Amino acid sequence: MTTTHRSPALVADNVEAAVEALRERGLRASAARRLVLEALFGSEGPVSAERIAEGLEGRIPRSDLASVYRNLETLEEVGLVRHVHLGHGPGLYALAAPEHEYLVCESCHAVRSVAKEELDGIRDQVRDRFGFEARFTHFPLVGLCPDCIDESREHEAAPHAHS
Amino acid sequence: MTTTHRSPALVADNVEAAVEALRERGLRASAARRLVLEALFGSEGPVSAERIAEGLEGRIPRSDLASVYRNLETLEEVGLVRHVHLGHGPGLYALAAPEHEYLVCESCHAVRSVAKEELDGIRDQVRDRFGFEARFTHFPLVGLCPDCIDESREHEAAPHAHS
DNA sequence: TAGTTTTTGCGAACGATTCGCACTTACGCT
DNA sequence: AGCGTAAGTGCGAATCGTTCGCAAAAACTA
Repeated sequence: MTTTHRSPALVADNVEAAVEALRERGLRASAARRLVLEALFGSEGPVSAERIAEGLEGRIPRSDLASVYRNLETLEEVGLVRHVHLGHGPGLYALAAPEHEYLVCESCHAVRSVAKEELDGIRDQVRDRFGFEARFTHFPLVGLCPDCIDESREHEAAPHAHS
Repeated sequence: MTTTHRSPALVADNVEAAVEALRERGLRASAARRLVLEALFGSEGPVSAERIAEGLEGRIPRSDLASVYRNLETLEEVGLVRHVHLGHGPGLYALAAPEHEYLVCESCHAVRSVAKEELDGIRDQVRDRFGFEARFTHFPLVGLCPDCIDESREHEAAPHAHS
């Protein structure tokens, strides 16, 4: 997860299509590589490298953690995969797709994933005020979710934040 | 930096005032504790625990890293200190103050710190659209800074992103 | 000043990730 | 089908940021 060129997203419909894309750039279709692709196709929502290596709770064969990381990295270079940092905890990986962006609750850690356009209004405002082009794909927009706002209103003065 | 109650910010003007606040809650004013306070008073901008332990490049005596972490944690519980996660790299600590919020550039990692109110417009819009109460104090607002936008416009198709 | 309780400082452990390296394997070529 | 070679694997060890356990050393208290 170190410095890599972020290539344009490359959307594949299934493992074979992804493998094809790999072949086109001279990359090989090893068993380990297919496994991480299967893992990603087999789970909606971002997954950790560890969960992939452990075979998604038995749904696919387990594999070596270091190789999983390496493969996620190369898949990301190719543009087939993206990762997010949702607060603390390990980075999470998902297939590149019509871009999602993320909101996460600082208190209960709930993750809400929204289509890019839903955040365009906010992006515009950030651009106007600061000249920044905001992105919530790699690091999410963090705050308190509606539930946790309510909850902290109720037992006022007994808040619940996690660092 | 694990789960802690986030107490209301407590602003102290100098080390002695901070020590006084500690005493009021039955905490002791050890040498190590004073050192981290001095480190924080002695540097503008957030610092890493490591830099504190190393004595801010010789400006103050070095101290034990684990103790620095422990003290930062208790100071944070008291409300004298806050920490931020500016992308990758270690967490950074600063004295609690009229709250800053942070914007960081995903590409060049520049950090811009802005007064809370400057983000209120954005916060309002996030609240309206998603019911979230956005906070950019603990995790920043991430995007591309103006410079990096320009730069990627210039050598179009030779971007420079860091994961 | 002695007693109790916090804190320290050390080293070891931890979780997430990366690296080194000998070994295997996928693909290109005959 | 068989072979050579570069790409990829799997293992273990290393790294970075952070936390933990514990005995020894301060701080406040009576």
